[in-house]
Amino acid sequence: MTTEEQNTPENNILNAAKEIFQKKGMAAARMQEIADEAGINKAMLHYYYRSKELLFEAVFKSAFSMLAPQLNEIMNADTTIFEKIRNFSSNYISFVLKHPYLPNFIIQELNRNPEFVKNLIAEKNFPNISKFKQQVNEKVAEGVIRPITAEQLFINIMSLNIFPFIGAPLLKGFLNFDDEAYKKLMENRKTEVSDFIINAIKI
Amino acid sequence: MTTEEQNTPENNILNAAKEIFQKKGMAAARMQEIADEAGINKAMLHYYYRSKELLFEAVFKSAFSMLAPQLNEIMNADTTIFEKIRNFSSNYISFVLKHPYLPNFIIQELNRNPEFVKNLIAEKNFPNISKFKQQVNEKVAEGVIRPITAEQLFINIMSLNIFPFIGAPLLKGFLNFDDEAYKKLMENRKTEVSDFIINAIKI
DNA sequence: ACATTTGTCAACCATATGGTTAAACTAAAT
DNA sequence: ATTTAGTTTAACCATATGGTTGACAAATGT
Repeated sequence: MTTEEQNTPENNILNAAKEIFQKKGMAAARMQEIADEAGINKAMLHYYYRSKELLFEAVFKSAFSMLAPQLNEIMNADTTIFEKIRNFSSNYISFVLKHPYLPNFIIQELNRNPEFVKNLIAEKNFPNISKFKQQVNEKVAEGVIRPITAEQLFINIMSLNIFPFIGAPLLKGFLNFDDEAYKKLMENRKTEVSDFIINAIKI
Repeated sequence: MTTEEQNTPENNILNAAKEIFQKKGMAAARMQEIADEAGINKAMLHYYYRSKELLFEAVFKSAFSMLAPQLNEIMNADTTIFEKIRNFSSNYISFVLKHPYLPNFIIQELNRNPEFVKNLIAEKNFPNISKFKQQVNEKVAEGVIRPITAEQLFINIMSLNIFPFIGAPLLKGFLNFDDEAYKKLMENRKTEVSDFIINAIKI
């Protein structure tokens, strides 16, 4: 494997903390529970990551860095907007089906602590959408796609891909779907979402 | 006013609890803080609502019942699908601009406790989308709109309207928008969203 | 072989927190 | 005026929780 997933105590703790923090959120997570999950003494958590706050930050940044680069890569790739929309929808949905707690975790904690986003922006690899913006504006000017601002289109792409996971419990209720049926629906969305978006903008 | 917003201690407590619970979530909210917000002694909370859990449930149901009937009304109205999409987008966005913590609160707590949705389904006024489903199927059969399942369309409508609020901190970061600019963007979405959806499905 | 650093743990600590209690206050009912 | 029921409060309680400590073991260096 290229990314070294080493078996250090730090990593062991981080994985356990991810599990618990992502399921329960910062406030409801318990240090003891994380220690149990990692199979170590509670004091070890403080030995390796001083405080709950710092452990949380490590988890959050690690989680964010799993998602952000994907977005960045796709948005800055040398492909048409249509391909970008198709790639992102397909990749993102595949990825989140494997990590179902991730988007909700990030969104949730960012709402709890909105200033934290400034922290993330400073990091390298923070998604930059300027190329995407330029492309959208060009295509609108050329009359290839309907008039829409790049920002609105971007929000639409994100919404259609992310919300179905975050709002899953609610949507399952509204649609009266069980987990199995809902998962199939998500599989279909890998292509349905991009078709929908492209139909909306293509002239 | 038609809806009696009485000044009873119960209501006073409920409003204070809404404020705190919606901002911080169940786990991070403190009973003392709610008491302070309501300007009363902490024991009063337990006098009127036995426990934190029960107070939380009262807040949650009250919050949910502010949103659900709107959806229900619009979806079951005697209007075309296009009108439903326009009405919902416009009404929902207007409403949430006034109650910015609501959607995140509901989504968040439903994720924390997915079985709770069963509780809600039992309540009267739980949104029923059968009429909407039937309409979509008809229009697809008539060739008025592109082939799409009612479920996927429903998810898309919900996603495009709700996510921009829940994901606001993240989206503000990506777009590099301040609160003011973002709010204007949301105002524009009252019509942009429905145009987008209708373009996507209309043949 | 010895000393030093690093890692691990059980026990402990201070504080925060949800919840209780018993007494006091209020206002209507008798 | 006295009783009664409902309301409000300060003080208190038990427990949970993040964090610390001091002893001890395992590496690591010399």
